[in-house]
Amino acid sequence: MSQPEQTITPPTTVSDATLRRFLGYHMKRAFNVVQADLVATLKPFELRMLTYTALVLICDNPGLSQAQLAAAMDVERPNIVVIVDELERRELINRTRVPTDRRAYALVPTLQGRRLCGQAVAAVETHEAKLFAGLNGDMRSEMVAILSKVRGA
Amino acid sequence: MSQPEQTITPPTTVSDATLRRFLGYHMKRAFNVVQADLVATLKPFELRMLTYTALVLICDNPGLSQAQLAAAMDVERPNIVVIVDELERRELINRTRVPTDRRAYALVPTLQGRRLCGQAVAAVETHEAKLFAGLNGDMRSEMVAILSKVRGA
DNA sequence: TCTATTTAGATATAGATCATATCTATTACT
DNA sequence: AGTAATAGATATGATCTATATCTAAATAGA
Repeated sequence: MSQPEQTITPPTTVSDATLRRFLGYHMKRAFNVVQADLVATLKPFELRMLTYTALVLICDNPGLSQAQLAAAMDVERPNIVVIVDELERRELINRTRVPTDRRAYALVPTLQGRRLCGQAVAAVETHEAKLFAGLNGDMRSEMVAILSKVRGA
Repeated sequence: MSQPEQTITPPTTVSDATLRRFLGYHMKRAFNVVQADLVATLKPFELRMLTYTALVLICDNPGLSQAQLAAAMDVERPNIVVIVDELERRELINRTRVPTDRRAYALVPTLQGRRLCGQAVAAVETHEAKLFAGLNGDMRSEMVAILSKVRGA
């Protein structure tokens, strides 16, 4: 009793015209490329994006607490625990007790951690330089300015 | 026999100076804000980022196959299945057989699917307008140009 | 034509990310 | 002292992502 469905054949090309109207779409697509590059860059160091970020922050801010790290990384506290666990297990950082607050840990990098951090940062710099080779200095700073504005919105 | 560890107290502020040197870091931080806004915007429609993207692409390209959808979304084929499952279960799309290839499905939106898609797209437009209110037209198109260049790199 | 390869979709599975609730030990507040 | 808030940990679930494997069907090649 139903109408015979009109036969549909797949389109030869797929249009993302509607999605392209959104800046968020462009941001995600571009970031995917950057992230893939970053993951590949960090792989030789056996670091993931989160462990890398945590290690850099700990090296830059020795003695910070897990709560501070969580806030800086915009990650929930429970999820910071496993990240710190991994860095500690690999002896890249230590959990030191804070004398003034026996609940908290002061996260400090080991010598090995500082060394790996320096190598990883250098590698990321190299790979970002290649990835963003098409951008001149003006475009780069413009981009940072816009992204900062978006982040603050 | 070990030296007594020097007591470390947490820093009052956390610096992300090293990470700020990387464009990827700025991109991620900014996109996190955009994504959080998008998720909140789509919640009333019971759509997630992936189901929303899939629905829009199906409405824009009725009859496309799951493989085409996977390629367009840059998602592995197995993961497209569950997304299409969900859209089909909610009767927003249908899996129609392709007469010329009995392996493939032609994905077509239902009337209900088209309606929800239109509403969702309108809502996202409104929220993006607010989110990017600080950006003038020049900054916006500059941003799109740069992001496209990065994506192509 | 017959076989081998490829492709579309599905299933199972596992890892990574992200969020919430709950627990303890400790600190801060009144 | 008693209550509330905080730091860290644990358990758990949702989502996203990736790989391997399976079937059915289409395609390429001998």
